[in-house]
Amino acid sequence: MPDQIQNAFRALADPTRRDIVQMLASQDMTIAQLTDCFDMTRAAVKKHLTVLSDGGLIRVEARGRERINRLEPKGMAPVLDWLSFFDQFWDERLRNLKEAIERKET
Amino acid sequence: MPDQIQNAFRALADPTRRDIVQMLASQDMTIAQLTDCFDMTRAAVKKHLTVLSDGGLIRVEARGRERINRLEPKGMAPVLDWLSFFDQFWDERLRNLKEAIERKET
DNA sequence: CATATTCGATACCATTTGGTTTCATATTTA
DNA sequence: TAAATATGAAACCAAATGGTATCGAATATG
Repeated sequence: MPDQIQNAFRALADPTRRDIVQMLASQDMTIAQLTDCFDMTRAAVKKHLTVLSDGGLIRVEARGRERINRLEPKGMAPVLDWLSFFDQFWDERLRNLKEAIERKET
Repeated sequence: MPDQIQNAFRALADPTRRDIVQMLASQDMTIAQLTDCFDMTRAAVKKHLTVLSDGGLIRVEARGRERINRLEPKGMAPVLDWLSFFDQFWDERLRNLKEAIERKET
């Protein structure tokens, strides 16, 4: 719970994890399914999923012996909040993004 | 120049570097000035500045023996571009939700 | 000129990170 | 029940990371 910003930024710092996020955006996937998409072992993918979960960017649901990994868009909020501190510098794309998520949350 | 997204995300992954970004948002600073704000050596701060520079988030201007570090807002563009894929994610979700509701109503 | 200031660069160190291998556990399925 | 499947977890490893200390170069300043 503490330092959610740090955990989220850290989760996004790895290219494999960003790829996982993109894949989960189009469909929920099990660990085995995700592993098929990468040139690494299931254990490595599992570690990435743990980091993503710590960052609040995904949530995992047990279904039988499988673990369904799905995106948790709300976890992106701390990142967007931090970035929004610089509205004066970055352009308005950020504001639009935030509004999109907040619309969904209500 | 390659992998600007990765360099930018990596630059933002460290709390000290995010603090530096916040400080530079309010005013340009030399390395010595920044060092005064942290409990670490100038060499450590300099390394962070190098990572931030690699990420395109700051630019450094030599002025005499000093190096003025200033924010480079354009460097945030790759990050915001990547994050904007959530827009599409939400649009899709909302579309699916809408379809589900319409199916129910008929 | 002599000295202090500001920075760059390197070597070095402990810890973290991203990966593997291996084995154990839980759940399907034949 | 036995075997196959899907995962968890731990030990281990090389490389990256974040830090230090130290030396040297460039620039102000007395």
